[in-house]
Amino acid sequence: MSRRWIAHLDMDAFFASVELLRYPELRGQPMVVGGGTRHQPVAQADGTHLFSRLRDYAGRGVATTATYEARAFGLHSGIGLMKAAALAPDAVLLPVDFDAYRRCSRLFKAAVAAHAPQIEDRGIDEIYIDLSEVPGAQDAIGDDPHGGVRALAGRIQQAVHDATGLSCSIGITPNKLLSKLCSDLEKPHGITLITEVDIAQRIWPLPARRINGIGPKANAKLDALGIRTIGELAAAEPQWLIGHFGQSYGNWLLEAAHGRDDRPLVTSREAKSLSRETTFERDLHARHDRAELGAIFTGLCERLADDLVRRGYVARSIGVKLRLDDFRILTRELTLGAPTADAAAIRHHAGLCVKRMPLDRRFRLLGVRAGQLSRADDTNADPFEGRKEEGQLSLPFADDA
DNA sequence: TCTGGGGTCCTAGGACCC
DNA sequence: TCTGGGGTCCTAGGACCC
Repeated sequence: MSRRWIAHLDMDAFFASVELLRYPELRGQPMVVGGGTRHQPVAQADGTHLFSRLRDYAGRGVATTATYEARAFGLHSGIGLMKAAALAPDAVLLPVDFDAYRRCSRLFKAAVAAHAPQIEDRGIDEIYIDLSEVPGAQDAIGDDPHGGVRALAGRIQQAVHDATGLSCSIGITPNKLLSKLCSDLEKPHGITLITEVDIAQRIWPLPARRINGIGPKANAKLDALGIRTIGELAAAEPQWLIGHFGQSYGNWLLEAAHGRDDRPLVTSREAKSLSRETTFERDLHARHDRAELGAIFTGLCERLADDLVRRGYVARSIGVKLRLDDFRILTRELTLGAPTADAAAIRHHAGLCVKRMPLDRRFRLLGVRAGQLSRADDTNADPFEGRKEEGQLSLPFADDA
C-alpha cells in the first residue's frame, strides 16, 4: 500500500554556513551575517583575515542568520545588530553576499532533484519534496515499516553535502504542514519522520507559534485566550475558535492543530509582483530632503525596471510604500492602461502614487512595487492596448502630463 | 539598543456593470 | 420612491513567510 510522503528540507544556518566554507577559521565561533557592506573581512599577509566584531557596528541593520554558537547568546535571524552587539559584542559580523548564497542554493536544489524531481521551491534555503513515487520510498527495512523513506532522506542529505559541503535537516510526514514543523525538530543535520499516530506525542506539546501560519499576532491572541500549545489548540471547541478568529482562519487553526493538510506541492509558479525598497541611514522628510529622496526614488525605479526586463516581465500596476518613523506603513498603488517595464514610466506612475500620500511625517523606508505581472513576450495582440493607455488621462491626479 | 528586503495571500469597501 | 442581487475590478491595509 502506497503512502504519501512529503519531505521538507531546510538548510542549517544557511547564510552563516556558506560563509564558513569561505572562512573555515571561524568554525566554532559565534558569528552573524547581516548589515550593510562596510564590514568586509580584511585579508592579512599571513593568509588569515581580520574580521569585524558586533561591538564595532553602528546602524540599522539586522542579522540575517546566526551560527549555532551565536544562538547560544540569544542571537537569531531578524535581531537588530545593535541589540545583538549588546548580547555578544565579540561575535564576528560578516556582510551578506546573496550571490554566493544563490549559487549554493542552486547547487543543493539540483542535488536533491537528481534523487527526487518533484520539488516545490520555498525560497533560498528550503524546499518541499514529494518522495511518494521515488524508488525505495515505500519499502520497509528490517522491522522499520518506514525504513525506505528514512534511508532515502539520508541519501538526500548526503547528496546535498557532497554538492555544497553544507548540512540540512529534513522532516518527513504525510503533508507539508507537518513536514515543515518536523524539519525544525532535530536541527542541525536531523531527519525527523512522523505519521498520524505520532501527532499527539510529538506535535501537541509544541508551542502553537511553531505552526507555519500562526504568526506573532495570532499567537498573542491565542496566548491571551489561554492557548499555548498545539495540543491545547487541537482540544479547543470549534465554534469558540471560529467566534474568535473567523470562519476561515478558525477552521484552519483546528485542522492545522490536528496535523491535517492536503495542499498539493506547487512545482512551478510565475512571479506576481517584484519590488525594490530601501531603508535610509536616517529618517528623511519629503520636503527637507527632496533632492536626496528624488535620487533614491529614481534609483529604485531603475533597479525595478531592470529586474522586470531581466526576468522578462511587464507590470500593469505600480505601487509605492513608505515606512514612517513610527513604523506604520503606507501604500498607494495604481493600475496602468497598458503594462510596462520602462524605468521612466515606472518613475512617473510611482510619482503619482506619492502625490496621493500624506507626507507630513518623516519616513525611514521607501519602496516601489510592480504588480499584475505578465510575460513580456506574451504577444497579447490586443488591438486596443494602446487606446487604453490614453484612457489613463482620467487618473485622479493629472500630473505634469 | 528599536526592528532589512523580498515576497504571498486575504479582507473589505467602493465603483461600475448587468 | 425605494430598493434588488450578482459579478468583477481597483485600492489600502494587514498578517505572515523566508
